[in-house]
Amino acid sequence: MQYNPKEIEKKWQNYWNINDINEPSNDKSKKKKYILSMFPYPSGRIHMGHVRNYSIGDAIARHARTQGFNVLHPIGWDSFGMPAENAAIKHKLHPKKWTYENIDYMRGELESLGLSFSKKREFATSDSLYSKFEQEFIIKMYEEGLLYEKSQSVNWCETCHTVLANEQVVEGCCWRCDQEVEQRDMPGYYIRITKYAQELLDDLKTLEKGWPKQVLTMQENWIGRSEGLEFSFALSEESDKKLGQNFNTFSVFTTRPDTIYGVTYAALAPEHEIVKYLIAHDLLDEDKKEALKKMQNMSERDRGIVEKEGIDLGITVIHPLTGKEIPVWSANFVLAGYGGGAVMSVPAHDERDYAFATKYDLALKEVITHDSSDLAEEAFTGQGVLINSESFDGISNEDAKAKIIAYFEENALGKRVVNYKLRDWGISRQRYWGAPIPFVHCTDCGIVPEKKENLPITLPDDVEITGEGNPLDTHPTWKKCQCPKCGKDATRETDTMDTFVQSSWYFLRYVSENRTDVAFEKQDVDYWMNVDQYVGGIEHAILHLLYARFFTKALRDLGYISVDEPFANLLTQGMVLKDGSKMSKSKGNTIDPDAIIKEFGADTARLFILFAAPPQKELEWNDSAVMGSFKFIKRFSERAEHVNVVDTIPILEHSSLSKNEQLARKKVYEALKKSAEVYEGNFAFNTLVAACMEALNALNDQDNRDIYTEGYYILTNVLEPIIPHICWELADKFFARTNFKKLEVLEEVFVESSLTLAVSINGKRRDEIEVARDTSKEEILSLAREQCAKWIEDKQIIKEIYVPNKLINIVVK
RNA sequence: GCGGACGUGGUGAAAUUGGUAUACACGCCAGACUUAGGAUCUGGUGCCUCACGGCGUGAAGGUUCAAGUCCUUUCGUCCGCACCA
Repeated sequence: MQYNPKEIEKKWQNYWNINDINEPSNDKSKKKKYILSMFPYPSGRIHMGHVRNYSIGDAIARHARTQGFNVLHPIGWDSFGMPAENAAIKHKLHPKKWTYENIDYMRGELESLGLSFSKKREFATSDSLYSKFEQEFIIKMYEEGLLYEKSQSVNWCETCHTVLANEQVVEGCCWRCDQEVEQRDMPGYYIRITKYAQELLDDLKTLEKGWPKQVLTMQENWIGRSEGLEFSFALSEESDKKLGQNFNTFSVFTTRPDTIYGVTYAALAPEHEIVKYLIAHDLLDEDKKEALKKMQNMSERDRGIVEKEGIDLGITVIHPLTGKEIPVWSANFVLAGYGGGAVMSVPAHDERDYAFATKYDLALKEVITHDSSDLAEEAFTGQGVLINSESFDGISNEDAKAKIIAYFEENALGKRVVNYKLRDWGISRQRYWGAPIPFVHCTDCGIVPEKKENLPITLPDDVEITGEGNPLDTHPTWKKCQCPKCGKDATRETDTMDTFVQSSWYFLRYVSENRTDVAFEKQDVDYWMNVDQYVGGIEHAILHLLYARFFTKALRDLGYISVDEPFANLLTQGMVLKDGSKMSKSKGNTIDPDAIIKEFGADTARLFILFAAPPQKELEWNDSAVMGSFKFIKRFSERAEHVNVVDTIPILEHSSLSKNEQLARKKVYEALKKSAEVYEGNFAFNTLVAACMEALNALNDQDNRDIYTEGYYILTNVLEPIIPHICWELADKFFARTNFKKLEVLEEVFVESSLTLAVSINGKRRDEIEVARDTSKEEILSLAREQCAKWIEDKQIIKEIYVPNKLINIVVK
C-alpha cells in the first residue's frame, strides 16, 4: 500500500473527531485511567517540547484505551500570564485577543498531531468561569485562615512599577528594562503553604514508587526541614533602656545547641525590628545607619555574592547559660525570613561565623575537642566532645544536642522547634492579565471578601497596556465598588493572582464536564482522581508540582475533595536539543513541528520522538534519523500487501512451520509482550519500537501470508499508540479494526525445539553448541568439553557451571 | 560547598537486572537494480592484527565460576539548591 500520510492523517483525525472516539464514558463502573500531559501556555505556536510531551501522554492514553480502560485524557490552556502583556506592548494587541487567537491556532496544531484528547472538557484558565471558581476557593481559604495579607520585602522595579518574581530578576536588574531592582516593603496576599510543610514532606514517601527520585529530593530540599533549639537572648539592662524597653529579648534558632557555650556574639538580619528601631530613633552613627540601609536594599540574591559584612549595633545581650554579656551585630548574611531573623554566632564551629569574626576581630571560643584542624585556619565543624561547657563537658556533641535542648526546656529558657525553608506563597502580582484577587478594601471594614453572588470579578476590556503601572489601578472606574459588608464606597484589590494558582487545580476542573454551577463534582473527583500518569518537563519539579500538591491538600481540608495527592505517577521528559543545546529562537536552532508534519506526517514526528531516546532523557534532533522513521512507516505500509483481510487473528500450527516462520512469530509476540512491559514500567518506547522493527524485519524474511496477517494484526495494535494514523488505516482495511483490543500473548511461540548455548572457559566465551531442548545437563557438559577440547587439554577442570538455556562455563587451571 | 543523575562503537542508544556486550536505528563502505530518488534491495561495519589471537562499557582496584551491571577509590559531564545558622 502506497504510503500517503497527508491523506490518511486528515481522514482519521476527522473520523476521531466526528465520532467522539476519545471522549470518556460516563459509566463509572468501568476501570479508569486519568492520563495528563501538562497543559501549555498559549505562546503562539507549539514547539518540539510540546510534541514530545503530548506524544508521550497520547501513547499512554491510547494504550490504556485499547486495554479496555475508561480514559480521561484532557487538554486545556494555561492562558494568563506576562507574555500576553508583553505582546500587547510590542504589537498593540489586546492580551485577550492575542491569547485566544493563539489558542485557536495551537489547537489546530495539536490536532494535526493526531492527539487523542477528550475535547469536550477543554477550557482556558483565563475563562471567566474558571476565575469564578478560583475566586471562590481563594475566599474560602481566606475565611479559613489559609490566606492572609501582609507587608513584606519584595523585588521592586521602579521603571515598570511592579513586583518581580525572583526568576524575573536578572543579575539584580529587571529582566525587561534593566532597571536595578530594589527591595521594598509591599503589601500582598500570601497563602499559608507552610502550614502544610510537614505533610508535603511526609507524603513524598507515598510518591516514591511513582515519581522520579530526583524530583522527590528537590522537593525535600526545598521544604528544608531542620530541627533545633529556639531560645531568647535577654538584652542587657543598659541595652534594654537604650531600646526604650520595647523589646526586652529577641529569639534565635540554632541546629547546633551543642555549641551554645561557644557563642561570642549574636547577629541580626538588617531587616530585624531592633535594627529598624535603632535607625528610626537615631541611636546609631550616620555612617552605620547608611551602611545598614545599603544592606537592607540589597536583594537576597546579591547578598549571597558579596562579602560578609556587618555593623556593631552597640548593644549587648546576656548569654542564657553563662550569664556573660555578649555583643550584638547586624550582618548581611543573616536572613530576615528564617528563624526569627537572628542567630547566635559560634565562630569556632561555624564557617560563616568564623569568616565574620576574623574579619571584625571578634572572639573565638572552642567548645568541641578536635585534633585535625587548626582554628587559626578555619572553623571546626566536625564531631567531638564538649569542653568549656560547664556541666556538659565530656559529652559527645551529638548527645549534647538533646541534653542541652532538654535543659532549656526544663528551665523554661527555650524549646525544641522544627523549622522549614519553605516560605508562604505570595500570590499578588501588579499585573493586568491575571485572575483578579476577589477582595475589597473598605476604610471601615478593612479587607473584605467579595460576595459569592458577585463572582467572578472579571477584568475590564477597555484598557491600554503600556507596561507602566497596573491598568486595573489606573482604570477610571473598575476598582470603584461598594463594601460587601457595610455597603459604603470602597475599592477593589487591583493585584491579580500568580498564574501558578491556576495550574494548581486545573486537573480537578477536567473531571466534570462543563459544569457552570460548581468547579467539579465530588463524585467525579472520587472516580477520576488521582491522575494515574502525569507527564511534563522537569523544570516544574518544584514550583508547579509543589503548589499543586499543596492546593489538593488544602481543597481537601476545605471540604471540596477527598484526595491527598494529585499525581500518582510522574514522568518527567527530557529536553529536545539541536546541535547539543536547547532549541531557541535566539540561537536559531529551532525545528518547526508544523514543517515536519507537513513534510513527513504526524506519525513520523511521533515515531522519531519516541524512538530516538527514552522519554526521560534529552533528545537530540537528527534529520536523517527522522527520515529513517519515515522510511520505517513507509515500509510498514507497503509490506501490508502480504496481509489477508480477516476479522479475527489467524490460528497457526506453530510446530509445523519453518525456522524463519517460527522466528517471525516469535519476534511479533516479543513485541506484544514488550508492549505490556513498557507501559507498566519505565515507558521505554524506544525499545518497543525497536522490537516492532525487528518483528517487521523477521516477517519480511519469510513469505507465509498467514504469518504476515497475524503479524500485522498484532503490530498495528502495538504501534497504534505511537503511530495511530497508519495503524487505523491498516487495521481498518484488513481487520475491520477488530484488533484494537487487549491481545493475548501466545507463549507457545517462545518455546523452541533446540537451544543455542554459549560455552565459556574461565568466563571467556569460546564457542557455542546447539542442543535439543530436553538434553540432560551431563550430555550438554560433555558436548561442551568435546567442542572446546582445544582450550581444556593439558589443563585440569576445576568446576563446571551450567546456566539453563544460557551458557556453560568451564573453569580450568 | 551540599544534594541528585549519568559516563557503553563515528552518532542516538540496547542489554531479560550478575550469565554470549553493542539489539534497533542513523552514518559509513561495497555491490545489485533503476522510472537517477530525500529512492529501493543485498552484504559489511567496536578496536588492534595478514592471520592465530589479543583488547574492549571513563580510570584503578576488589568480590565472583562469571561484572556494563555489585563494592571501594578516582576522574569527568550535566542538573538542582546555594550563607536556611
